[in-house]
Amino acid sequence: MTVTIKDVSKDAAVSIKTVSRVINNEANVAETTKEKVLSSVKKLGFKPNKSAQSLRSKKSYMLALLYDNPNKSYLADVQSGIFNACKSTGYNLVVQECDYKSSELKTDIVKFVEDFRIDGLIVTPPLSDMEDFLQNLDSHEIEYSVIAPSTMNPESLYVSSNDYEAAYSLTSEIIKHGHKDIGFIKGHPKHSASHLRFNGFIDAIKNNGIEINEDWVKQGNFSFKSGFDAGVEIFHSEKIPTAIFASNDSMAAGIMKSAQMKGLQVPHDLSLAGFDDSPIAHQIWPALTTVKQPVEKMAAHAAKILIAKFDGLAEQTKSKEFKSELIVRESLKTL
Amino acid sequence: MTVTIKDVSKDAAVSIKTVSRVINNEANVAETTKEKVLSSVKKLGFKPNKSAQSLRSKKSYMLALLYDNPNKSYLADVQSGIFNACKSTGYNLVVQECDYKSSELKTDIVKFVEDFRIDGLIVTPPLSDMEDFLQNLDSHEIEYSVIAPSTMNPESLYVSSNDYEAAYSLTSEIIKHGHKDIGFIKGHPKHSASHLRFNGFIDAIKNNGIEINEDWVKQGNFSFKSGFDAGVEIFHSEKIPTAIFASNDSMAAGIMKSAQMKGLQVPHDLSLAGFDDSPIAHQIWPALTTVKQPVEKMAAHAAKILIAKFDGLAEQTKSKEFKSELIVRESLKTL
DNA sequence: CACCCTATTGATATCGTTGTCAAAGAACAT
DNA sequence: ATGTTCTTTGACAACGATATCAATAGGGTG
Repeated sequence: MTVTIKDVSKDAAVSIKTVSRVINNEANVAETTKEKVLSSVKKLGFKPNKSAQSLRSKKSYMLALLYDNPNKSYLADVQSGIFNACKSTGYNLVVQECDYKSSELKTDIVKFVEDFRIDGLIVTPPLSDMEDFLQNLDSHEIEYSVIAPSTMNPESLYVSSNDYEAAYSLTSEIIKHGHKDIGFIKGHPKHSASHLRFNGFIDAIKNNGIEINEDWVKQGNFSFKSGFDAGVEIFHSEKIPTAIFASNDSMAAGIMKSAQMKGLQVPHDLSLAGFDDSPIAHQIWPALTTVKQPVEKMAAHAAKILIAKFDGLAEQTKSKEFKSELIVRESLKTL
Repeated sequence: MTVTIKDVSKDAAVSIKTVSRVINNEANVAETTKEKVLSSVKKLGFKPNKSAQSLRSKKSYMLALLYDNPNKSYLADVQSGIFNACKSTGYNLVVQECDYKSSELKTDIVKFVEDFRIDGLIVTPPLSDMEDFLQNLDSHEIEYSVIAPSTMNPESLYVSSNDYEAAYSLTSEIIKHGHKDIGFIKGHPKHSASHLRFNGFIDAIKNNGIEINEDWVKQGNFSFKSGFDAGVEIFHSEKIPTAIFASNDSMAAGIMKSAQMKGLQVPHDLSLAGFDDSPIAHQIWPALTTVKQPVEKMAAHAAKILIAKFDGLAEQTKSKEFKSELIVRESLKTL
């Protein structure tokens, strides 16, 4: 038998409503009553029935994670972060895979939210870069929190990371190692992170008085294959760079593969740097110099501020920028 | 305004209960009535309120995925499979990370299921290997479906793969390439898959009249590091094998790193094979020869049979073994 | 002491479904 | 024509919480 509020109210000799007040932390309950109720709750092991709460209060206590990201380790980290933030808040997490290229994406998601009465969404790249998608959520009054948005609207809930600064300092690090001939592989053009990373790179290059060789700057899309292809092209050139900075680790791994196939040893013949510190970064040899974003913490914060907003805790509902960490490993050689 | 059953019943000029019958596909509704109701449902865009259904019928329409697996790509694949199976069934997916070593695991999970009124669990390795954990679920009458169980109880719901046969045929493939000096890295001793893979290896070796060199058989735990460590040990030996079969790709990648650090070229000096076809298998160079399990399909089936059981579809509630596929890539050299 | 104000509490309606059970009508056998 | 069974339908209660609003008690004020 499951324990209901009614059982608790009998045990504590108060009304049902008073029990409800206590478990919802409402104001204006006498301290003694509160204690009485709480001890009964504990004694009977009472847990509010989510369906009933949800039905009456029109809240589902469910957050949904929206994703369309081929990077499985990123997804797992995001999920894990949200999971931890949800713990002991009464909210839980539903995951929703989607296709960012689908023409029905907007209506599908609105339908999904309405069908399941989802309280709020957590939006990850590349969906977080789609302004019209987010605007559509706004116009349907759907609450959401964005991870890595392209524009940081102070009204909205988001978490971001300092991609520009991180790319700038990683580039500076490469330069400090004595490199002047540096290639760059851009990320997916639809991700705002791609541009931030590229801009950080360019500015560091310029501020150090170094010339860019356009032949060494290739467009990728964050996939291993795009890195590989970019590598093949670069190594076809007459002169090859001494170092390449790829906008993420998968592409750096692709570069490494194409280098090895060409007989080039990393870091002896070519230095390499990636971004993200995904598992692959230390599962290849030599391990990649890269930038680690606190993905789990970012995701946790995204969930936390969303929940705080639902609970009316304005002071905790603060968007935030997280700092990345430079991780120097063997793939970078000092010239 | 959301549309309720009441609105539909008015529109179709029938009772609320009749609408309920139609949307739940109950028997004994006249065909004409049914059509009338369905057209009203469509016209008004009615969607049953999950919370109300759940409250009244004591079902939550939620499945939970239980995992404690460091393999992020495996998790993502499982999740994606379940997700697809849930689509258009009215069920949705909640993910629950847990710690298989925790002493409170059993009670925590029972509590979780009761708190959220979860209808059923999908259990993944290594939890699926914990007999006492599964028995505890049984004794609490919690429904579940197991991916890769250690014992295949015909009463229970599970999906398995032919790990033994796959390891046998991968080993045969290595032998066909001319190798006789073959090492093996075992997986985590608590995973039943580890033993199946090892047994498949051993039997193929024996049936081909080859001797096992115990120095080349190392205990790993599926992690990159354990593969790396095993490699370091093996390459310390006086004589090294010409090929190594690692029980998963991460460990094979670890071996490869240790080989490269020792100056050994794969596959020139050492052939290598993994298992799982995880992303890393083709993100390193040379790409790994490995075995691909249809993880997504398996997970989808696990969800499907669980849902079929809830819906009383006995004929669709069938446990199943899935076949793996051998993928031969560059890491295997013909002697 | 009468008055008002605030803090605390409870009775009852309500959320949107499904479950129970009885009633009405159709079909068939006697 | 009558009784029996089966199909179809609907009225109403119930699930377990929260919302509304009224009732009561205690405290301060003039």
